[in-house]
Amino acid sequence: MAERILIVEDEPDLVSILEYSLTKEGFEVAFAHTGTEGLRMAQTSPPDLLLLDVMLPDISGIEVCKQLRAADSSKGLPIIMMTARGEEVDRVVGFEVGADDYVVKPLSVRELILRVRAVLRRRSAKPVEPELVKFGRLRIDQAGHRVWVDDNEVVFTALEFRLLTTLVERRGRVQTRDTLLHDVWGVAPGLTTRTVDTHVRRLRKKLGQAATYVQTLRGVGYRFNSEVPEGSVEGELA
Amino acid sequence: MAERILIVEDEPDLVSILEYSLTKEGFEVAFAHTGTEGLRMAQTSPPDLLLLDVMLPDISGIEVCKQLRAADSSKGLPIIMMTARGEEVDRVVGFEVGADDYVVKPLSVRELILRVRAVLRRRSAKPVEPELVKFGRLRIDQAGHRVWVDDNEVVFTALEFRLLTTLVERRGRVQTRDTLLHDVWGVAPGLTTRTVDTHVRRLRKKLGQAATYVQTLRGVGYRFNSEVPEGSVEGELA
DNA sequence: CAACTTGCGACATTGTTGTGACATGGCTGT
DNA sequence: ACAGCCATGTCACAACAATGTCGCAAGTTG
Repeated sequence: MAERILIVEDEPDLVSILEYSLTKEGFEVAFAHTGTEGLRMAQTSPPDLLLLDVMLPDISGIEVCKQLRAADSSKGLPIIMMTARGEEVDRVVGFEVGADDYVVKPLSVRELILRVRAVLRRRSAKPVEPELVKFGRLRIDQAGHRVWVDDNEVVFTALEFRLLTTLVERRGRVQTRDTLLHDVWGVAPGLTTRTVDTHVRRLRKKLGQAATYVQTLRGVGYRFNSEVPEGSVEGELA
Repeated sequence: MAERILIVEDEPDLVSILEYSLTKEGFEVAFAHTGTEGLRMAQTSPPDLLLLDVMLPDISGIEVCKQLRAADSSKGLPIIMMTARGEEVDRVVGFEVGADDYVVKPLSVRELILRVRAVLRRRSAKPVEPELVKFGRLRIDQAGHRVWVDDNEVVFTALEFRLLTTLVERRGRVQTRDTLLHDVWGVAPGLTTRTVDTHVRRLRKKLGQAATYVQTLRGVGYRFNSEVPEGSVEGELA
């Protein structure tokens, strides 16, 4: 499965160069043209890697990076920053900002790709899973295997928990029944049972108020949607 | 005041690179070339941080790390492991081995320094596990190998005590049977015996009233939960 | 040798999970 | 607009798997 890269860059020329190069290398790319948009996309549909320009029309890439590092759910996201000058590099990759790597503009595509690969490789070996994930009224403790909805603990069975975390990890992306059957149940796809539906139902039932996060896409599959418009706003970012 | 780093590495080239780089960054460095030597030096003259190669001529870095973690005096020592492959990383930074971080060889000096700084910063803020732990009606004296429930001393066998402290140290986090088998019994996981269950049972029996702290998570493992509500039973949903 | 510890098999018990039957509701082509 | 179809929701239950429980025998210690 192709790795997903989110590019946050406002300069159209550079955007098309990046799109072309990275797509050619087999990556799947998405774009944001402002810092705010990038921030939102990175949270709601986390990519495998974020390519982030420092200079953006609204909030700076540095700020974007800091905010992502501050939130539990995006703490482990691999980030490569693009900067025009070599000066700020220390800050950027240092702990103040916390990018994984950087490239200097004007950039060499070949080098960029090498660095992308390197960062992905490094990260893939590392437990990326944050211990604690929060979404609005939902709170998940991976290590402790616990879930809260509006601060009330809800007990899930092992399977339910796996299904939930799988959906949450891939939030914003639709998961087909086959995908879920494979990744959660570990069985070959192609079955036509009510297994997935039944368990989604159990999830929803236990989730109570938070059930709206789990959406059905008729004819496609299920999706965990963290930007439910339900009046209340995301508690994540200030 | 310069922070002291002990480097355990047998490859001379790498040693000189590390010496050069870390010294330049203002650290004070010491070296050991074998696992045994490193172990001894770490115990007799504890550095602020240990940089430990996995592959060593005598005992493996993993073993060194485990032994340091097992001893009370070196339990809190910050350790960064250097490994040639990304594979073992999970074990290395996981509870089994317990390194604070790792770097993959061939290593980027820049990255290494960042990680060293990060680990040092993280550790400096963190107090070490106290010898005496108390939870509600439970009191454990690590050093004295004694346990009290409601002020009545309960005698545990060596194995039981080890199981209990392992669970307590990792309180709040689920421990799978395999994890426990490995960390408490030191055997390879994958067995299907009633060993763990039996001993959990013995624990619970001896714990009496405090048995509620040890929770079973069906399909996952066991968890020591320190936030059990006293009188009331686990009230799932109000 | 006696007391104790420990691992494991056998069986009991309990919670979890898959499944088929049926209900419901949205989509499509006419 | 309508009928029919197909995807999904819902439910109850039996099979199954995980865990609790117990006792015994082998190993250990002093």
